Amino acid sequence: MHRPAPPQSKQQLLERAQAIAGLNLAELATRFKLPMPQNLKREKGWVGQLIEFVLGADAGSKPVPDFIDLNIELKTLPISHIGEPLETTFVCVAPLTGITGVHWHNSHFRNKIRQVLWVPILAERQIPLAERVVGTPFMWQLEGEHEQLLKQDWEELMDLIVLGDVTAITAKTGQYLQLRPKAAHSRIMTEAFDLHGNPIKSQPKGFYLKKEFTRMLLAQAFS
DNA sequence: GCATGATCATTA
DNA sequence: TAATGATCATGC
Repeated sequence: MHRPAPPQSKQQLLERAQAIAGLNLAELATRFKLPMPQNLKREKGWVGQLIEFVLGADAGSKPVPDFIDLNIELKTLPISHIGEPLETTFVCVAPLTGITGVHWHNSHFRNKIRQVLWVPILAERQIPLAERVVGTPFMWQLEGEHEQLLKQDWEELMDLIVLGDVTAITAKTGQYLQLRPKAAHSRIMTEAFDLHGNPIKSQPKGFYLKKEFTRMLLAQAFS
């Protein structure tokens, strides 16, 4: 089946997502004639790409939100049967150089998740991939208290990068946002600076929303 | 290597 | 057993 056209409005996107809620992944893959792996050990991003296809996302691998014209990012969120997030949520790679002039308001991070369509997936590891179920989607905007919480962590982490202490950053830094390795494997290195401003090599890092944050979003969306 | 999509699996 | 650090696929 050919790729559905991009939705023309936020409302239409939400309706499309609501229309697939309750289906399991085998039904969805069959309906769109897409091959489905046995598990996610290799194709870890398969579920996200399946939902992108079904809803008509058009950004490909461009560094912009999935639905280009609507400026809406799609995130699948694995949850347990009681609605608790099972994994952190990757947002984007963290810049380790060229940070001069980068502030919260013009950051790649903020731009990426200004507006997100969250699609929970009932995805406990014991449930075979085929039987995992699409949950009730909800639209979310980065604003108010949510924005303040992330801004705080983002600025703390960026300060550490700027000060040259990127080697001191672990996943424990930050309350709702954390920095973790993001690469094909641990031998991949990228440019960074040390405490003295000398160039060094560092593992690429990515910003991840901690479960505490997405747990809060779920709680508020379904309260 | 970097950007997209994330989850796996070892460790604490 | 949760969380951190590591890893997998794909396109360019």
